[in-house]
Amino acid sequence: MVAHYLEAIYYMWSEGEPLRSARLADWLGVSRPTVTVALRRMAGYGMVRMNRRKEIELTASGRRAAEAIVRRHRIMERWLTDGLGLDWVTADEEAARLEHAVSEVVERRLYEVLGRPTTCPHGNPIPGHSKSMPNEVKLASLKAGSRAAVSRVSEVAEREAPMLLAYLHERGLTPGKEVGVDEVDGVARTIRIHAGKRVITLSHDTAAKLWVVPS
Amino acid sequence: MVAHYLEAIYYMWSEGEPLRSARLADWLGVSRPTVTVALRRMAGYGMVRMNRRKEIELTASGRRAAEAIVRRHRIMERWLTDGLGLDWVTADEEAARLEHAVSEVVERRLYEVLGRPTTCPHGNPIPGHSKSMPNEVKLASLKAGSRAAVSRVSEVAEREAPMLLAYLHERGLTPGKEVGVDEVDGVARTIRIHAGKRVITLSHDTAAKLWVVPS
DNA sequence: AGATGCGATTAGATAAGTCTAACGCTGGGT
DNA sequence: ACCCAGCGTTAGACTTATCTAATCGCATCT
Repeated sequence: MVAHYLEAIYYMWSEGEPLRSARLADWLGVSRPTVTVALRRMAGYGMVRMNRRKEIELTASGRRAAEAIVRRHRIMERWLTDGLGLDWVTADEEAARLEHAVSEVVERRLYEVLGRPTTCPHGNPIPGHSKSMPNEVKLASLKAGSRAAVSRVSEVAEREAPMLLAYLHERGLTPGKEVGVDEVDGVARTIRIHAGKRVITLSHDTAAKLWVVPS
Repeated sequence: MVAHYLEAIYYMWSEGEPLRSARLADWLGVSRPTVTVALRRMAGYGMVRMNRRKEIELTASGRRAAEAIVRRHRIMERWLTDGLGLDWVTADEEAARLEHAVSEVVERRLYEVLGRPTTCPHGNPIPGHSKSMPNEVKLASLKAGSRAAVSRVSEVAEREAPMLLAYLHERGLTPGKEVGVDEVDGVARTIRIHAGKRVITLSHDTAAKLWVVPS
């Protein structure tokens, strides 16, 4: 369905990756021909466009539609965690279904009732209500000895490694948490950090999903 | 989709009407052949069965599935009205979409957070949590001079005449309200009642959608 | 330059869910 | 006893969304 494609495109675009149809197929778990026909349909609706390098671009209307879906996803996540007390992983799964059933009316009322949150539980900005911090960098890019505050857990993590969300939550690596980098191992491709008294070793890949603001 | 059919069958069955495929087609707004093939599929899944009179019956598993949907619909309606402050009509429309995106986990948590409500905003019982009052009758069946308390507005009203929900809500004909029957006009097929100081004349059809408990 | 390989597309099939047009059964009223 | 209206089904078609298998195109590595 169009909404799923738009959402995936938005997430991948947010990560700054080059947007090729094969990546989109992987993300959505469908075959490449399926993506080809879907994109053709969506191009007909004027929601996406493809440049000569076959990269996918959202049109203005496509971006607006994608933002509405992501906004609803993140608002629902807030409700599911703050209002109903669900954990991060469950909240994300549930929001993925609910986001397509939420109208503008409900979205707006819920947003108000929740007290106008600016981010989802993992710190990702709610489109139209806030933007990501301009000075945030990937935890993976920090050098040993530096300190930073966790700002958000990339949406990519939720798709590629749902376990990671639970893992980070359990270890207290939530938005706002102060961390310090103890050691960066370029050979094993790991990074050792501490958060409070806890010492945690993450792979480079994992650390690339965590955005932080250096302090 | 199967869920829509199950839900419609459940509502029609709740009204005690004979359940023929043509009625279901009207209710869902699809053609009769469409219903034929859908029922065949659903029979294959073991959710419905048809007796020799071609009447539709839910199997045990079909009824369980239908109740889950209706339960979610009514719990969502409660949230949308009580939690978000939406009006009856909007809440019903929104719940019709949301009910299909709500999982058992969210349903249960929300039910608790709402304080275990027993009915939807119009008084219809939430399957699995309450049953309709055994002594309730249609307002249309009352005689002049009798008194009763509104117990619920039939779900049928929401499909056949969404306006009616707003109409009744505006006039204060909400569950719990005490009414008295002033006059029954068998020729014009109307019934005149009063609720507090308000005098309201309803058609026989409309009064058949309002269930009351005589007092 | 040629080979390799990845990405994208074409071709053809399947399944769900819908439609219209036409046909067939059956019960109830005359 | 008959006949018709309403109900249900058959037949055939369309759309969306998916698949596999095969082919095309292009950049890069050797």
